[in-house]
Amino acid sequence: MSLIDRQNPVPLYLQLEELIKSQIVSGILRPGDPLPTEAELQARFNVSRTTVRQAMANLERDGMIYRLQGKGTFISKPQKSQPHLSLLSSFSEEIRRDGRTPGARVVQLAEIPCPADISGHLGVDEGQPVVLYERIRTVDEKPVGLHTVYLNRQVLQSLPLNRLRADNVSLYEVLEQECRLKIGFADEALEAIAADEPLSRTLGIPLGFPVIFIERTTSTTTEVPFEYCKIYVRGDEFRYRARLRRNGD
Amino acid sequence: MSLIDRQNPVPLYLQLEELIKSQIVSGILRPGDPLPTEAELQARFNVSRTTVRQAMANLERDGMIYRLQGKGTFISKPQKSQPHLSLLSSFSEEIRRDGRTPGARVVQLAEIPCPADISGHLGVDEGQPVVLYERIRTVDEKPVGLHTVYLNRQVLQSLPLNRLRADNVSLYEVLEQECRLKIGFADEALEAIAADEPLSRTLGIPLGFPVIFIERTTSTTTEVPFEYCKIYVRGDEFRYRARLRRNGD
DNA sequence: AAGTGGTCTAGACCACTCT
DNA sequence: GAGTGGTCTAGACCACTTA
Repeated sequence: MSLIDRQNPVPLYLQLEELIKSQIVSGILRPGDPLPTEAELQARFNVSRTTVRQAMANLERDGMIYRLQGKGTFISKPQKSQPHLSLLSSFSEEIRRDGRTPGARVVQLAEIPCPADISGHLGVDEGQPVVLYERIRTVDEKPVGLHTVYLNRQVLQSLPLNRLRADNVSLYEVLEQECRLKIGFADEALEAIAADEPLSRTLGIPLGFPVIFIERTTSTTTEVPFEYCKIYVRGDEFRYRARLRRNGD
Repeated sequence: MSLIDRQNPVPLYLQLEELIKSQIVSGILRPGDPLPTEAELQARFNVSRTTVRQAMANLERDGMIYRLQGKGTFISKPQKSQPHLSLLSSFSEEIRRDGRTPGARVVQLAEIPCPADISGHLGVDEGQPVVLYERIRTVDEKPVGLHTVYLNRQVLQSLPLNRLRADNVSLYEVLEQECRLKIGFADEALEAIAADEPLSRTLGIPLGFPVIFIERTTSTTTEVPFEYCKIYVRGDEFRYRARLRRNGD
């Protein structure tokens, strides 16, 4: 039986969360099964009810469990698609989930003066330095999308540009691990458009072919925008999945 | 100064939440402003710290505030688009937010035997009764989309079909208020496709025109699917907005 | 009546930020 | 060192479900 380690600097409620998550993933706990009651968890791990409930609240928020007053706590069904949302996953993570091989070919990487139409999105004055990072995204070697990223150079002074020059690098991994950036949230707007001439050439599709266009602005937990991004993807090569939740406490 | 009412059956933490939300909406508290400290809120409303923190946790989860250890709690910037996600709003709520007028014209409303390709989505055996509800959605009187909804009749036995027959009815309002249904979450998959012949005729767009296609399965809090829905919308008349959050406790 | 989760209290100590 | 939010405890009472 796994236990909780009080010497471990990881908070007790998080240890409990991870323990239960691992039991769900490994199949020890199956969808629909009742979780031990809060009283049992308290006794078993020798923690307070508050700690148990904090872990439960997080698991519920993440859609791993649901709770019914008077009845108990139960394991949720796994989501068919991991939520694209509330997870803020990157393109690569997305494609891998489908069992395909993502890739990226760097087209441009340069420090440029901030263009007028980008300035507002990043909160950077026109002409101030930003990083332009353009990549063709591939799935199983076939080009399917075009990503144009603008990075706020003021926020990302420590960003090692050379690390991005190689193909198949995950931008978010570099930002979180090497720049210690705390990614908070992203605002996205998505629409369907018809491919124009340059896009049809880049992606090898006919003129007028349906393409998904996503605009994204990503910010830190302190609400400082650091990335503005335009994404074009072949309509037939991309499904945008989401799990929406009804608000309520 | 607004206070908290202990006679009110609404939980204290929820009253506190609503109070702060209303101050944000009304502009008394502005983005970037610090909230009173937890100790101050405790004293001012004469509640325990747990209660204050539960309210804060919910406000943070909803993106209204952010907290920085050692510094304080601050008001977030309002989201340009209310989150389509994590809110699970309906088409009507969506369009109204853009300041336009949503509408719906009922094309079909009938109880039918469950078709084979719907059975799996709703967890209803083939041939068992489901409600088919098809509507043309309009914005400022112009047709922009086609919604085809299948409702699980077993779960919604109390559903008054006649209430749906009128144009411009909000399905979710009827379900929540009249059937007392507890809506939990929806799984959506979205893609861009080219309009085929019947669709181009219904929506008055050229053949091959980019169209957004959304498949949605909606479930109760207890994970019982009650709605499966196919949505086609003109690509140029619909922007899908989302705020994605990075996971973390 | 017994058992479940939901709300709430009064207190404690810790980690982090600022001065 | 003083002040902030983060973690944790041990208790209490309530609302709801089930038997």
